[in-house]
Amino acid sequence: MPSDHTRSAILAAAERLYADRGFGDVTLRDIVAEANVNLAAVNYHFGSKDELIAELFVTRSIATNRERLRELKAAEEEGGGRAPIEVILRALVGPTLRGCLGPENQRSTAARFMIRASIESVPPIRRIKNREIDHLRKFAGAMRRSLPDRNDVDIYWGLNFALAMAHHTIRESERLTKLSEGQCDLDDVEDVVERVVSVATMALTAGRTEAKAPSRIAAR
Amino acid sequence: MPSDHTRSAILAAAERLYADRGFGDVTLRDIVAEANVNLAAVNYHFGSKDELIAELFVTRSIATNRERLRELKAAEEEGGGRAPIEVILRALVGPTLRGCLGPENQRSTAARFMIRASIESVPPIRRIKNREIDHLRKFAGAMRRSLPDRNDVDIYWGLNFALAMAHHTIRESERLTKLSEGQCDLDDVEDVVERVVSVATMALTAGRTEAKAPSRIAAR
DNA sequence: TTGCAATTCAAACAGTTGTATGAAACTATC
DNA sequence: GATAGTTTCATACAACTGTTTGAATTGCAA
Repeated sequence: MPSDHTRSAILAAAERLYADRGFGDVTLRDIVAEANVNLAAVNYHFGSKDELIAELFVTRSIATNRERLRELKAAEEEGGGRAPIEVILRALVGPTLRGCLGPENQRSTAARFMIRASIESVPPIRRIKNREIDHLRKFAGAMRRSLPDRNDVDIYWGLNFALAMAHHTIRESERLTKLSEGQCDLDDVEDVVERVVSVATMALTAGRTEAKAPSRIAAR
Repeated sequence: MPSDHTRSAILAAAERLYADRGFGDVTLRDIVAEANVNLAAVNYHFGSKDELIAELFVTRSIATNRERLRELKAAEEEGGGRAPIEVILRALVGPTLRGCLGPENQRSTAARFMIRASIESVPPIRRIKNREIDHLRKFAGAMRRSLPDRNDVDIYWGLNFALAMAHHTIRESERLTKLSEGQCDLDDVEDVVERVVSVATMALTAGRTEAKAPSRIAAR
């Protein structure tokens, strides 16, 4: 066993620095200084800077996705293949929100890193995110089973809006806090989860699905 | 009148290149080549690269904000100081969505630039976005007048979710198209606006506001 | 201990970046 | 048409970037 000391020191230092200062102004030299290793070690162990970033992001997002699917599977098994839509949505947005929100001073490095990744979206990360569609399809399938009356388009829009609310709230949590002068409590993660889930549920269940286009009121 | 030829050629070329290839890999040399002007012209006319980007973004976002406020003001005047919540939300998300969505081949350079700005979020742009809170406060105020029974926290969350759905749909429009295999029609902008507005309206009007915390079902 | 592979290291490389300079060209005013 | 102010230009600068190199060191197996 090759001890792995250098490799994991680089990973830890890189995640910490990226989390604190963003991808934009952290260089390999910053990372190796923080990790107390030689500059060439990054290319030796990871091949390139981008592959280092990719490995960091893949590790974390695999963990999140696994947790999502675990919750989803448990819910569907309990319901005999059909889970309530709220529970599906909670499985979709819960792990992400729990991973990224919560009291700032006790946010893990991993969480702060994932927030950065959500805000800055550098090329290696974007490439990985593009491969996440298969994962989302599983949720679309579960939602379709849960709401067999709904047409696919509504399902996809509901899924899109659920992710929108979760990710935007993470990305712009500071702004929401400032806008509301602290009245919106972003530290109460379970409250945030329930807010997102309840709105997404309404989006998916309100009205009948017959009329494909929603009531179109002329905007001007 | 100093003709302004060089200055506006730089602005046009920069906006086009940033729109097409993103901020990440467009250099000043690319821009001056596209604009057929000298390299030093950028620093002469704008001071620095960041100030050039800032000017581009400020111009576009001032235009959007003006349109938003125009719609909001018209609605409130018509309603005697109190506009229906749907109309307020339409004024909030309509201009942005109309500016950034629609048939890809007829999207303006400005629209594609704003999509980039929404995705990549470079420092000079982030600085400007942080100053937009005052603008959002005006909408929060209008929403409060429209829904006097709602408490502030719910208003802010509704505002947050409305922006979330609009911006996320813009940012991830490609992914939604791919996920839905083209079934979700992102080119029908007014349909998108109505979907966002109707969900946001539900978020803001459903249930009573008495119970500060929504029904909390244990997630696990 | 010897030998061999894996790892670490200092140093340099090659390229790019935004910015600064100072002279040249232009423009408009008197 | 001389002058003053603005704008353009070629060029250089200085700094920083990720990556590579080849020698030194380490750790382990024979």
